[in-house]
Amino acid sequence: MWVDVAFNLPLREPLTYRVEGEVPVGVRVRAPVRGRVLTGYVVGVRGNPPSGVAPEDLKPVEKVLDEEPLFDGRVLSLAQWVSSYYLCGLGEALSAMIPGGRVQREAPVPYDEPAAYRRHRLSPAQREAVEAVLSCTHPMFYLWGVTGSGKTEVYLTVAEHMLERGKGVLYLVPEIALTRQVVETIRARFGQDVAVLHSRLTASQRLAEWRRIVRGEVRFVIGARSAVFAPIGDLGLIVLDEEHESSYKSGATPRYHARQVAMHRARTEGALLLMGSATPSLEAYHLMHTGRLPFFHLPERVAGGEPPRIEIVSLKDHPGPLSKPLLREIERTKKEGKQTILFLNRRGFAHYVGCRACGFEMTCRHCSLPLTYHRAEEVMVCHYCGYRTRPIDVCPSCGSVDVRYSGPGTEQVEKQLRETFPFYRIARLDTDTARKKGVLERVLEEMESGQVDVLLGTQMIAKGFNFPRLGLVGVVLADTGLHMPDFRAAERVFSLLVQVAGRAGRFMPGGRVVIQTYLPDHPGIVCAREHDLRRFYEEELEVRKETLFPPFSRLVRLVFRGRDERKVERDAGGFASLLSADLPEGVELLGPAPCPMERIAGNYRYHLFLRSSSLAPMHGLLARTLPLFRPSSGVHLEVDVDPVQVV
DNA sequence: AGCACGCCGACT
DNA sequence: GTCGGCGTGCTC
Ligand SMILES: [Zn+2]
Ligand SMILES: [Zn+2]
Repeated sequence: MWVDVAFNLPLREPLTYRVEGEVPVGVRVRAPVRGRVLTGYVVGVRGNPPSGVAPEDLKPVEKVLDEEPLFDGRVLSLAQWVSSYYLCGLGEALSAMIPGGRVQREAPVPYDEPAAYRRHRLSPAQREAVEAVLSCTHPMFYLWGVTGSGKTEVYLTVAEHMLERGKGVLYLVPEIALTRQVVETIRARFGQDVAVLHSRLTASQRLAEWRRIVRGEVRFVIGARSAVFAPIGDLGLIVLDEEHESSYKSGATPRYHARQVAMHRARTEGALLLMGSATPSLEAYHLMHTGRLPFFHLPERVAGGEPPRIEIVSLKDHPGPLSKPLLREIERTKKEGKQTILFLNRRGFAHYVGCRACGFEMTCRHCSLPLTYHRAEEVMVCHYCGYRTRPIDVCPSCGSVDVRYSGPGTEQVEKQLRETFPFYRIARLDTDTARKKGVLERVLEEMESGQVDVLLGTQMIAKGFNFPRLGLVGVVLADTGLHMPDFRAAERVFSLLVQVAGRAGRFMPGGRVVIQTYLPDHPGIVCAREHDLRRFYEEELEVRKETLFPPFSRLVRLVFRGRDERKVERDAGGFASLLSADLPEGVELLGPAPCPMERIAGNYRYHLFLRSSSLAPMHGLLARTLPLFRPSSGVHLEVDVDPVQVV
């Protein structure tokens, strides 16, 4: 017989091979492609050789790797949908979906929150929510509720109902939230018939979990982004917790978004997609408020508690890194016998090193980005490519000694803290300090038992506020990212602040939140202080409407990158003219232009955008033009449908 | 993606 | 005269 095999290559069509005996669709095989032997997926079997290729040209499969198929027709048609929606090869789609098809990057280790989850009786609001979800006839439903409003209990109760009806359940959480605690909670409630698809498992462990799902041994799957492809049969429910999280978007081809894939699965497999967040994405909010997404608002915390008082401190009036008002709050908190958490999403000492006399800036030699000064190691580091070089105290351009180190990072804030409060116990958690195994756990333990007065950290500590003596949360700089030409920057800042305030309110009743910023009038910051979500969403929607960005349009981003800037620019321009020659009605072509981060790790980057009110004409255009275009040697083209990252 | 083929510039 | 760059085609 003959088999059609899809490889992890940007090929349009599968290749056909000869094979001895019966081989089913869904197994992996090793087969020769142009001299080298690659692993591919059998996506079709045939009794006769295909027409168009001479039968004697068909090579034999070298080895059949699986006895049992890894996927069925349903998974295959999902792969076909991914390949046409995200414009990649079928084999590339399958490789992203099935464990072992890709070398996955080690994910950051999330830590467990100490407090165990206990099963509660449903509050009246939760009961109402469950009923609304279960009576929903639409394929999607949104649960909008602050941290601590009991969304998890609603998800799990709905899941229970689905399992009782014999339906499969897929439970998606952001990678960072996939803690042992969460998994144990689920296992405690649903028994051992739960599969976990973790990116920190080894490839073979993940494949073993995948096989258990294929065989129908488990009916409940929990996992992060890529678990959205889990081959659960008779799917009844997909939970997408923290819907707004950008980690649901893949950073490699195919650049799929778990929310988009989940929507497609819900529609085609007759399941319900239940999303939830305290801060819905603007896309979700827009759908809800135009009647296209039924939702339920969980209005308050199950355990009661007031939202925390939020104070905004302008760094223009009160110089930092830690302003006088914030330092006073830290001191007061300590005097009350309580603890402080400080956030700053920048590690290192200074993020900008430059000359005051001539304006020279110390940038990476491989990237168009400033280098960060790391004081402990006495070195300048590029956070994008890892390039390291020696710090300067004399300007290499003009010889002046007036060299300025600005843009404080966690190292510098730690220094200021220790100088201001020499007797406080201060701990810092960022990738630099937590690199050593066990440090993270130890520091969090010390924090919990009250041996730390001030905990300073990056994103790493954003999820955990569950410390009994916590009295103050400080955001050292709220405006990170707001200077970038990124239409989602405001949304991200707002979302982060509301999430921080929400967790502070949940775990720190009567506590205080201080937000430092250079932009005290920024709507994202003002609305977060006022707890006025509606106003932020409405104002931001107005901005998106005027500028015609999502949710008022759909985007496709095309990024060209390579070492030779002239070739990159030429290819971007060449493809742009190919597109504009065939541009359908209602599709706009923006660019080409250098990306805001125009050089990373030695690669120059240019991008162009297609914009339209719907994806269909852009899909059509790209399906026609991409096969006609081939980047020059040394230039790579990446297609990003519904981009999240635009710099 | 990666690898072979083949065509033109510059270097022993 | 050849070496090697890269644009082009193709992979069962
Ligand atoms: Zn760099
Ligand atoms: Zn200078």
